[in-house]
Amino acid sequence: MTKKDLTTANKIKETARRLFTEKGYGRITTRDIAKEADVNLALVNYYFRSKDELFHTIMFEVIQGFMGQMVVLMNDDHSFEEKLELVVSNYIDLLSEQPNLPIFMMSEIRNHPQEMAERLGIAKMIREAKFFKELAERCPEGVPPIQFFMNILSLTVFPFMGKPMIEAATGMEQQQFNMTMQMRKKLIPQWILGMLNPPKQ
Amino acid sequence: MTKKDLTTANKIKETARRLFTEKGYGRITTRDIAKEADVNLALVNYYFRSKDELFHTIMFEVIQGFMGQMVVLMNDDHSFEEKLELVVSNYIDLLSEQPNLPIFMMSEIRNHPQEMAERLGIAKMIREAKFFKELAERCPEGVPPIQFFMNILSLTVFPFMGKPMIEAATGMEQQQFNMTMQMRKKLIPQWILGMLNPPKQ
DNA sequence: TCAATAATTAAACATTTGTTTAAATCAATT
DNA sequence: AATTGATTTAAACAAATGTTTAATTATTGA
Repeated sequence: MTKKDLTTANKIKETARRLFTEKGYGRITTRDIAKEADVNLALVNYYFRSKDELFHTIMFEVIQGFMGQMVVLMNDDHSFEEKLELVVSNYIDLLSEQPNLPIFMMSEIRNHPQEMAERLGIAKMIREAKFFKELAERCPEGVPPIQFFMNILSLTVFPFMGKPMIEAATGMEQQQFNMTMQMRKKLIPQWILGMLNPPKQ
Repeated sequence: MTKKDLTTANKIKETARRLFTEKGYGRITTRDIAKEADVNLALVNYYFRSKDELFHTIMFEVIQGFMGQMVVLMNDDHSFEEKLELVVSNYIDLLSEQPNLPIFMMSEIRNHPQEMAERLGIAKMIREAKFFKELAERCPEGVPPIQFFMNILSLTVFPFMGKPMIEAATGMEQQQFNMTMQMRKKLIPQWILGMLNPPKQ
């Protein structure tokens, strides 16, 4: 049940998603995809007109999925603190399974500004989400809410992007890294709340 | 004085560095490099044996530069608080000029584990730096220092990686983004110190 | 069952791309 | 000035790559 729908088209798309997110558009060939998906080369073009279109389809779905989840969580009916924990916990779980997602999104989005522009609708939905407004109300004077939104994303997402580096630098194993990230589910919300209520000096 | 040494070899290397960091290895061709550097195609192979070797040379220098700077700053003779400000401020300035560096490093390092292994020496030097030891001493019980080191890097580096997304999501302009990052030079050290001295509850 | 549509295959095509070659030009030395 | 070596150039080559074609097989619906 990990991957439903084993139609040929889906086999190609899921394989391509994995390969593209692992190595990026430029390092993956249509033959790589066909071979890894165990289908005939021509089927890639048969089901998706071109490598480019296949890539765009995948990028669209990945961004849609990532951002869409965020919007849902940020409009949840729980308290601010609970939503904070929810967002952090949800993305740590998601990225523990798909650690390549952020680098893929960031690096390929840069090459496709127009796709990003189309996603602006979702971006707007994020800014208008309940969580974002509650965050704005709690900001210390003089510090705009975007700073704290950056912080939540930074603390949650960056470690996965820097994972190969961090593992090499610290001698961590895969499992130890995952435990470190699990620990952050509780720590990050605490840290963020601490930032929002800075000690008076 | 921006780019010294306008020998042909250097023109090629600097152009390649820019293009590789912008688009990644797979999306850049030797012809792109030659054309942009305004030199004959064959000169790329004449001065650097192959596209691969050129890339490795550049990746080596980039990682060396990035990590090396960190080691120097983290062994500085100032107080812990000052070193913290120094590291953050230094990297915000560096990345403001070269915002593509982190994605390049992260995405390409993943494809070259052996290069990373060779850099392990530097990683060790980071762990053994004065700053890291002082950080360890200040950690609250039960939270390993790597968590806070992750935080410093996350809060400093991630916004540059997510820049295209953040700009799109917030409608920020280039200049506004830079100002936001400048503001973080003071904020991040405060936030980190706050994390190290959590409010008792 | 049989026609029609969809799916699959092997092969080929046209570019692109990394690399090499061999000749030409330039610079320095004798 | 002549020679030597380094540098540059245009052209070509071979392999890789995205895509298409035409034939074959499988599936569906009447």
